[in-house]
Amino acid sequence: MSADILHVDLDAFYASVEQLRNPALAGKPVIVGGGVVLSASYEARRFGVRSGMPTGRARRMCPRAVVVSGGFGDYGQVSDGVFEICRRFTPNVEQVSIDEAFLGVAGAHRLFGSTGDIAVAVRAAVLAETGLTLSVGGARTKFLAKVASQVAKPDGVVLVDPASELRFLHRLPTRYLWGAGPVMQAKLTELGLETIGDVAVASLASLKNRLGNATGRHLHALAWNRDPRVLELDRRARSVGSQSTFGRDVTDPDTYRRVLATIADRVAARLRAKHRAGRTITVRIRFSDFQSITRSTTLRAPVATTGALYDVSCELLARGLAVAGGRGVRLLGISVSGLRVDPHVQLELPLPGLDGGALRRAGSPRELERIRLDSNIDALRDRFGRDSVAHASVLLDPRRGRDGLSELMTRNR
DNA sequence: TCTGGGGTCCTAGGACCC
DNA sequence: TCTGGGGTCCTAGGACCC
Repeated sequence: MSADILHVDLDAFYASVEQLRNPALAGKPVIVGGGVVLSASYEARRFGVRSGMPTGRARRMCPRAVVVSGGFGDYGQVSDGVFEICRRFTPNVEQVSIDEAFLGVAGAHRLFGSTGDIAVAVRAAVLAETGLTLSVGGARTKFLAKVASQVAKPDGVVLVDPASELRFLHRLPTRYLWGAGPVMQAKLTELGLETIGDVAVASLASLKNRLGNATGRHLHALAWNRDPRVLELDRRARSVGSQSTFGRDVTDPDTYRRVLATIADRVAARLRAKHRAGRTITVRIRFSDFQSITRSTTLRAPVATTGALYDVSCELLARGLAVAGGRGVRLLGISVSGLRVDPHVQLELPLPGLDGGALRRAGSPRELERIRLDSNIDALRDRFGRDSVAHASVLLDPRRGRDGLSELMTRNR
């Protein structure tokens, strides 16, 4: 087998996009983030800034950094453009996240040359057409291709020849083991294992004993570059969820319900947009001491309406709050899994009597959040058939506040 | 220093069925 | 009257990734 898998990974993606958009940021430390760092330019990383770090701490480490709040950019579109370029070289593209993908290039050699030629050509095309730099790793397995792209960062290429892959892999520290995070790293350290080579020669029994059966076996196999995973070209989401963190402790039931309604609506709308409905509903609660719990239930039939999701979530929330013990709530989330295709008609109805001015007059941003609820559903059913319309969308009149919400909820049932 | 939001996968125990 | 084992589904928690 030859090294026919490429892993392509955009360097400091969000930060790079911001630097491209605003040339004044080029060459400067840039941090994209809200509460935590989502992406840091390499100029900022030199000061120790890392993604996931609280933004406040990052600012202290790198006071000159420009902090941009993320989420407003067209990151998704930029990313789509990059992977479209990749598809010109091979149709076998498995997008893993917004900034990385695996490319299967076994069938592309006649047109585009060796794996190395393809890596170079992809990088050149992406740079020329988007201005973004990309690191590329090439190897025989997905795992090793991923490791190679991490070694290549930033802005490089590393190809691992099948004949020398263990020599390459075994000298690397264990933090390159994809799938072993902070908890596993600590356990590996306790076992005295510092490099991937150490893990490879460690006894399987001791790894299983310390890390658990599955994880022990998995990491041991990876250390020998045994990775049977193949490219998955048609991945479908297994769950859809949304969550929201409060900047403060919340103990007031009205706020819970309002936030839960907003989240339920967001999740339901995204389910409908994907033509999916789900049976298992999970509510996540994080308390003021950062403990997280979940409460879940599995319904007989899948749901995708705001109203149904909201009702179930309220019950689950109540069960979860039973263990609050006086603690405030810092986060609420809803996730829906057990997804299946939902064949119902999907419609977005126009705003009922609300123009932009009315929305502005409505005041607080919270009230402006869209609350989509079933309405006029009987009219839709007349038109499309009783069984083909399960949900539609309207916007809650924000001037009616919670009263309007509960009224529509009732009608929705 | 005080911790976002979107996900995936695994584990373990219990219920239930055959 | 007391008993087995396998399979599946559900719930809750946790590790991990970007």
